Amino acid sequence: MLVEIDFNSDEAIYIQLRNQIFVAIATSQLKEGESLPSVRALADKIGVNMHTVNKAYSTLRQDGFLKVDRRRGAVVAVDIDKLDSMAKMKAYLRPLIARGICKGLSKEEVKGIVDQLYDELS
Amino acid sequence: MLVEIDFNSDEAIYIQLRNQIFVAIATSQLKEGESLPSVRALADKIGVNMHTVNKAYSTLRQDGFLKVDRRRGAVVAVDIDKLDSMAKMKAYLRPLIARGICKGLSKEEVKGIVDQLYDELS
DNA sequence: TAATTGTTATACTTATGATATAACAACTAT
DNA sequence: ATAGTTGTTATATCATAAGTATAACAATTA
Repeated sequence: MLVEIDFNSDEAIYIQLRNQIFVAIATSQLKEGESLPSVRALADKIGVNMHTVNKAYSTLRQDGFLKVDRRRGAVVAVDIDKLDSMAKMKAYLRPLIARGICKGLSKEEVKGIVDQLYDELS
Repeated sequence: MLVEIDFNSDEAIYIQLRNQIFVAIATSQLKEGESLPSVRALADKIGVNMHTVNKAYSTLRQDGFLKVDRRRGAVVAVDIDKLDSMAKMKAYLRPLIARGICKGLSKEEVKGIVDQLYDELS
């Protein structure tokens, strides 16, 4: 699992890290039941503080992407709640779609991008 | 144009304001060429500081949604750059789609939500 | 026993969001 | 001409969040 942090980004490090773990799980680079690097190991690898990685792991656990097994560390364990996931997706998407409509993007163009991303990410 | 700010939200006030202006423009509650309330008037209306509204207006101007006419104040003027808008949409969408894939959302389900939002917002 | 796991606690620095005045040039209305 | 309003800029202050730095804990592993 490769990690690339942009320290000049306006996005928080733990958010960048979380997003890349999203991608890794989606693309099966990280598979269900697989262990993630320890917070200390990953922090050392990407050159940030342990707590920054721990924050990413904690939010991922809280949002149902990881579980902590005392003997195996942080393990990929995706909790599926379709209705909740659909509701969250819609809430996250609303301002983005509104922005796109303002900029003249058609429904078909946006759905084309969704197609592209599904191809790239699964 | 109605504005609703949630002061307990984790989203910054100027971001909430910006998102609602996105929606207002998309739904033609705010039409091309139409003037927005002055920063002071809107700040007073929703009970926040002038600079908070100014920050929302500034980012909207910088992102090509408003222009400033000295005699008419902030005016809706959407700058259309299809390629740039598509690229930004894709960049914003990537982590969301990755998250959705992890949670088992199908391509069709996500595109269904896009359809719903286009119906609601245009 | 020694080392590693996630986690928690405390403390510090830095960056950002929000507020508070104040002022400026450009424009509008009286 | 005067007074008021426009977006904008400049400072300053406060609160919160992000990130760093040590340290410690119970549970597990080698």
